[in-house]
Amino acid sequence: MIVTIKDVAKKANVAPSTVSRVIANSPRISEKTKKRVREVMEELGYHPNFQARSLAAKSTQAIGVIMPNSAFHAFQNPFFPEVLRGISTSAHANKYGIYLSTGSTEDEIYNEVTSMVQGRRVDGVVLLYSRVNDKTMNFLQQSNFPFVVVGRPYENEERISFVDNDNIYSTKQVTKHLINLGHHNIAFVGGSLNFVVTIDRLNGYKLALEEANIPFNEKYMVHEEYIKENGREALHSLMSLPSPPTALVTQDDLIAYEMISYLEEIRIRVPEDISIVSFNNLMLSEHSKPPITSVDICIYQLGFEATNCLIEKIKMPNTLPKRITIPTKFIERKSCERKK
Amino acid sequence: MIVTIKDVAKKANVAPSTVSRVIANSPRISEKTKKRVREVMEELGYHPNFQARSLAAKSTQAIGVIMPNSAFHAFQNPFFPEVLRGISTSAHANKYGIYLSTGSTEDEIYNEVTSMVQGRRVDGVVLLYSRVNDKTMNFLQQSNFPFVVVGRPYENEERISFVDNDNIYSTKQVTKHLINLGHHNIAFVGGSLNFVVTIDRLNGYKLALEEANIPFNEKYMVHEEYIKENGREALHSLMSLPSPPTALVTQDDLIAYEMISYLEEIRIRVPEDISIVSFNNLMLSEHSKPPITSVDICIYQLGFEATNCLIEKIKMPNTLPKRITIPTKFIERKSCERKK
DNA sequence: CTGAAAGCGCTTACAG
DNA sequence: CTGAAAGCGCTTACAG
Repeated sequence: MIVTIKDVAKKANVAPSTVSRVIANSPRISEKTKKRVREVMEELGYHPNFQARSLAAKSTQAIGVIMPNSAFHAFQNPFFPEVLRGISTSAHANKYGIYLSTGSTEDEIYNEVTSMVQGRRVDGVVLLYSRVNDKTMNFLQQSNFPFVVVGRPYENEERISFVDNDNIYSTKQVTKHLINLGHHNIAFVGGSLNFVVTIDRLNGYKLALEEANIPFNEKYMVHEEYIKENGREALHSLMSLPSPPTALVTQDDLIAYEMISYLEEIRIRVPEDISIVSFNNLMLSEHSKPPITSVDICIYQLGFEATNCLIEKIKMPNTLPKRITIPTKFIERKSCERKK
Repeated sequence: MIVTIKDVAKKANVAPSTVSRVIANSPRISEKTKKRVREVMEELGYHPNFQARSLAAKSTQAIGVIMPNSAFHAFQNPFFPEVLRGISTSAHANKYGIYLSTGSTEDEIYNEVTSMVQGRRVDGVVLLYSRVNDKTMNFLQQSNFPFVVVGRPYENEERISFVDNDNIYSTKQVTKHLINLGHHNIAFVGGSLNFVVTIDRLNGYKLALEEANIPFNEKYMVHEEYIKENGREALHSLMSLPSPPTALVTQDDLIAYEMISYLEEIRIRVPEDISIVSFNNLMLSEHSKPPITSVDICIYQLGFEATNCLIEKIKMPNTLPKRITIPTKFIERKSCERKK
């Protein structure tokens, strides 16, 4: 019932190997033969079997995409579909399929990745996050399997290909923007220090403070874990500090959005009473009240470039690791104001 | 370099077939042998090769997930990651992997699906949308390949397994809610009639009007295509009608959200001047101003049940088609008010 | 330019 | 309870 290369071969009066070469469009086969074989393939409704091809050719034509566990990027965060859109554009242009791994704990992710890699389900992997001491990343590196990271690796930066924004620089700029508006009490909201992106942004934030001779205040750091549990509470205690912040740098528009709604509850107005800058430039930031000033990190590009880079690496395993930096765009809207 | 079943067999002093049976945990192998073989597998770092297994066993242990083209569900819509979370929970519990198809046009989707199915990349497919006369769905049905639809099929309902909400009923309820608040001029915003979900919701909306003896007004229908192009324009002309609506039923919280922001621009207040009910109950509806009254369609459940159903079908191909209806929850917030 | 043959790493009747 | 053998549907040196 299933049409194989043999059926095509028989009908076209050639050897199976010839059919195989026609599929691969080998230049060693005459156009005449190609034409005949292709006609028969059409006629018989032949479709190559991926498993068989993979097994024989030792290539799966699929890439694995590893999502961070849901605890991190809340699953309702549009970052994910957007980065995936970039990934799939590149993958399809190169005729690769996408195999998705969505473990919900670190261990689950690790197991999925090892089985994916060692079971040869994919030819390469794009890791959609970078965390401190991540055993999944270590595994990929040690097994010398083609992979690329969206984000900056915590260790061995020079030996791993990755695609990232310059998070230190852009957070520094954003913080400076607030400082230039006269703010001194600036809080940093929403990062788990397990993720390199948080570390980088925090460092950018600190650098800006330093340059302006503003001392760094531990109390002005609100951790993501805490927000997830009880964002309202987290914000309220931040605003009850003896000298509450007059500006916020938040890691993500979704968090900024949530914060704005809690601030409103306690009659603190944005931007009149407190300014906010954020990251990601999601669609909602434009329609939010007030519209959120945000750093566009070009999510689509991150995914697209990462995949291009991975596929290049799959095709030429000896390519040297490289770092691709995607520029950010500062989108000024209405959530910041000069300090009164 | 790659450890195969043969290496394990040799080292454990058994036949490759025995190793294979140990992997499958066949009851016909003695515990003693299993133990020894497993030890050797561990020692050698053996991992079964998926392609080889698939080829021999004619099962891939992967399901294909077909996204709607991006034009429809805007890619920033959290519907997608949420449904995927449900899918992956079920898939992983059953030890299936997820193969993602994300074509950007109907034809691309169709090609990806045919190649996925005929090339045996997956054992079954979950289709994340249902449109009128969809050739992808027709193909799946005709090729008698296991698949399940999230949404209601346009044709052959009795022959296709699908998981859906009762969209007619829930839209009727929601519209009635507005009618009970005294609204007569109710607009329906944001659906392409190519999608069955829109057809159903529109019918629910019409049913409610009918029961209340309110004539249906074509002018009160705003099409999705139009919104995508220029949502602001679309809304403005709706509100410039001789008798503008005093209430809106929108297809999606994201659209509702956008509409609220345009309404504000022209000084129309929600809910004082116009009431809005919407669907999906995204996270943002809670923090929106005003918080949006929305129908929770249980996106996660839709994905989860669909995948369970598909896997059941893969395992027992003769299971009869079934329809699973996921109940909706009406979440009342602050976007509706009694007509003045 | 084309073919015969071996092999990719598994599974699964069949036989004992 | 275990093994020998055939086969899944391809690719790819090798030979001509």
